[in-house]
Amino acid sequence: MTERSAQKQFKPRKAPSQSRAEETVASIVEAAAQVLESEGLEGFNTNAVARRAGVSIGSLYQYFPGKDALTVALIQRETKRFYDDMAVALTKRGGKAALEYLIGAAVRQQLQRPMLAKLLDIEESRPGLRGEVGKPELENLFATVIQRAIPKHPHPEVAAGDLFAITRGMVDAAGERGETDIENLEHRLRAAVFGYLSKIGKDQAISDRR
Amino acid sequence: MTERSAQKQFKPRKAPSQSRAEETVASIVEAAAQVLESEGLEGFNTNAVARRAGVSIGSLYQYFPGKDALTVALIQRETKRFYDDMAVALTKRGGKAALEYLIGAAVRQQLQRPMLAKLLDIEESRPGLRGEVGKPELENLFATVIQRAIPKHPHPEVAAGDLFAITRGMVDAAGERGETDIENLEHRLRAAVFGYLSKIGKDQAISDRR
Amino acid sequence: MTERSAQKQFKPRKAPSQSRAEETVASIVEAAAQVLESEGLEGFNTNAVARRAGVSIGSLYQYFPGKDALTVALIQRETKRFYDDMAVALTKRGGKAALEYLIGAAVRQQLQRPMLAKLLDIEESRPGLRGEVGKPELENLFATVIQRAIPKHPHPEVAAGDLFAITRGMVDAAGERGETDIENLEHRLRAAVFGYLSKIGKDQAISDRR
Amino acid sequence: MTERSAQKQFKPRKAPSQSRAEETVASIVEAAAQVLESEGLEGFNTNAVARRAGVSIGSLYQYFPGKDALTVALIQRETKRFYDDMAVALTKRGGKAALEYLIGAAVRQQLQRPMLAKLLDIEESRPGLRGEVGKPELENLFATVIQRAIPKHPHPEVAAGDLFAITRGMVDAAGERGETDIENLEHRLRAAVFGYLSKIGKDQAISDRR
DNA sequence: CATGAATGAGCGTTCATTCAT
DNA sequence: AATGAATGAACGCTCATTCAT
Repeated sequence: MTERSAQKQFKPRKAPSQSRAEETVASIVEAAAQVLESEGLEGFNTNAVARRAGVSIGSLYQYFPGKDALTVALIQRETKRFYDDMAVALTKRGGKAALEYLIGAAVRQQLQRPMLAKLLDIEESRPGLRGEVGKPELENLFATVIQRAIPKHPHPEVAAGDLFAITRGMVDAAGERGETDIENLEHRLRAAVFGYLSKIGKDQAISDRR
Repeated sequence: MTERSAQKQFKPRKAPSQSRAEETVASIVEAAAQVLESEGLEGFNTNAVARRAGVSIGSLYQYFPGKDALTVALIQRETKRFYDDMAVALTKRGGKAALEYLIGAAVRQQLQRPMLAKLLDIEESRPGLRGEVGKPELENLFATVIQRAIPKHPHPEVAAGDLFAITRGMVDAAGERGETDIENLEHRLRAAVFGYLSKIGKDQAISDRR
Repeated sequence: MTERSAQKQFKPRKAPSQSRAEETVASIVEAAAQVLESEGLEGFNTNAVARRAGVSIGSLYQYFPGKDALTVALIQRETKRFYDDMAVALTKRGGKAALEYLIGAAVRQQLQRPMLAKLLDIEESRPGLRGEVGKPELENLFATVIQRAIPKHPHPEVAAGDLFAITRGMVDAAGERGETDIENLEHRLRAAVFGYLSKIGKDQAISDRR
Repeated sequence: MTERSAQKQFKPRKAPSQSRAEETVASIVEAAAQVLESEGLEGFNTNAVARRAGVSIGSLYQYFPGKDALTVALIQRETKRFYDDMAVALTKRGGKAALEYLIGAAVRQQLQRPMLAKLLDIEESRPGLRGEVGKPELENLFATVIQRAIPKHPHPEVAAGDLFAITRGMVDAAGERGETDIENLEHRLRAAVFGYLSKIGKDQAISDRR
């Protein structure tokens, strides 16, 4: 049986109507982030999260139908930051400036909580969590940014995916190595991103001509 | 040292003296690869590996002192393929040809077993497994390749790390998306690698001149 | 310290805050005693204890961080009885009466649960459990009793240790043989204890005079 | 099911007719002693014994039908030493001299291999091993020694049991404490033994007259 | 006979989840 | 609602024992 029939929900159990409940939910999600950051995947369990949040395990299950729902909520919280960054980026004048802004944002976030981003990347790719997080929308938005930066790019959504992957790869590796020099990492990341775009632009143009 | 001193060993427990044993060891490692590929990290447990290998759980523990040792053995088996590829790459005439060969090799391997590579990347970075796998040596060797490709590059080892990260990022993402078009992926990866190198070369040169 | 630093705790995991929990803890310890008594060391495993206590294995581990902690708890429960007996003994007028009271108490306890005492003696001496039980304090208190009984005894703490050993030896052997005649055993034990003291007193005095 | 129906044998599987086999058996038993002494009950397993003996686990099972049989063999080997000591003791002129000789022998043996004696005592009392070792005969012989020392003693076999228990208790405790002063231990043991006998003799005589 | 690879029942322990209070 | 005691499936691992070579 690879497919469980009684599909667990990933949505929070209730739309918290009272602000108290909202606070509780937020504190649980933040606790999840802290546990993940400080204890790693190994120490990421519901009891630890509840303890860190200062609520009972029962309360945690009042708001989240299961561990995965909590994970999804955390992923979405972190994803939202990218959304926000993206929104800011889209206010920038030039496309290049927008991209540079995003690179800076990614680096800053990563170096703040090095483990968190990486572990969420891992969780994100768990089969069964796939599709529960709004990655596609994010990439679409990112594709828009790219289209502005390189208007004639033939496949902006592919480029968006690649640049995501490149950024994630470099930034996670930096976190793992314990890099702290933001300037330097940002510099290299710019090289990777704009280097990729410059090459892809030309080549793809050529390959399309075929 | 805050780690526990009486660490479990990661080395295989015994050098199998009978040929039957060698087969058993190999079949266990291969079973580990298959379980990881098909069931993911969640289903990667020693009982499942033993079952898939067609041996008893006791046999598994006769050759591996613990689950982590098995993981390390699998990582090393996969790492060896890179070593071999690297060795071939170093026979290539030009540095660029060497790099291109490696890119091709990475893509081919990845698309054969998409999950495996990614999950091993994850495991590799588990605290407690760190340092048990000869990543540094691999990167040093890779730095040599880069030095040949871009002789005047100021920090080949940094570039090696970044290119590793870029490749891993793109190739894992491709696996996750279920990409199967080797040509296309290879093409984009070349763009990323050579794009990065072209930009980094110049910028760093400039920044060094300061 | 050659012992592993990240030692399992032997202290109960949590102070049970609800009265239901207190009962559970007590029932687990009592179940441990029963299992040890009826199944011996061989059958003394956490699952059997949980089953006998009528609780799940999870509950057992909620209160005891490991099997050893449970063993220690049981040892301490039994040790406390000696403490209490000792306290009563110290209220007796004469030292000899105190000693006789203790002998009687030891015999009575032993013949109630013959195996338990013996098996706990064994566990008590397991390296790794050593020092987790307050044996020294017990012997100190006992030394006080002896000092009252034989004021001029030169090494009361040595005598205390010897009398402990003698009592334990005789009483365990009696349990093993299935003796049930309390009177008779008590009689022989008195002979051993007072016989030892009478001889030791004189000899040691002489050897000290040297 | 407390009684296993297919009763394991405790006798060595075959009377070793060739001297090579005899040596193998002896080396296995000695290895068992060494493992028990150095690793404790926890480390006492058949594989460890075979390894220490320098034979294969298969060979061990060729000569001993099971672990318990090995344990019994070791117990009997150690018991034989007492037999021999007893035989020597019986050549002594006076009964008191015989007893003193035995006390000395017990102390010397114990302090040579402190753990061994204690752990064997423990194993000896395992239900299922009971009666497989010739304890009664040993105590009968010992009773003879006592009868010589205290001719008018009313219950020499009871006294024999008690003195065994006393000696074992004191000597094991000494081993546990790491005592090394043979003289001192022997002195206290003599006090215990002769103290017990002096008191028991009189009291029992009186109680018998009733 | 000797070897040692192989077996698998069984143990200690964890942790997601439920539910009586 | 909130609590936290209770549950139990499932995992990592050991070791007595067997059996093909």
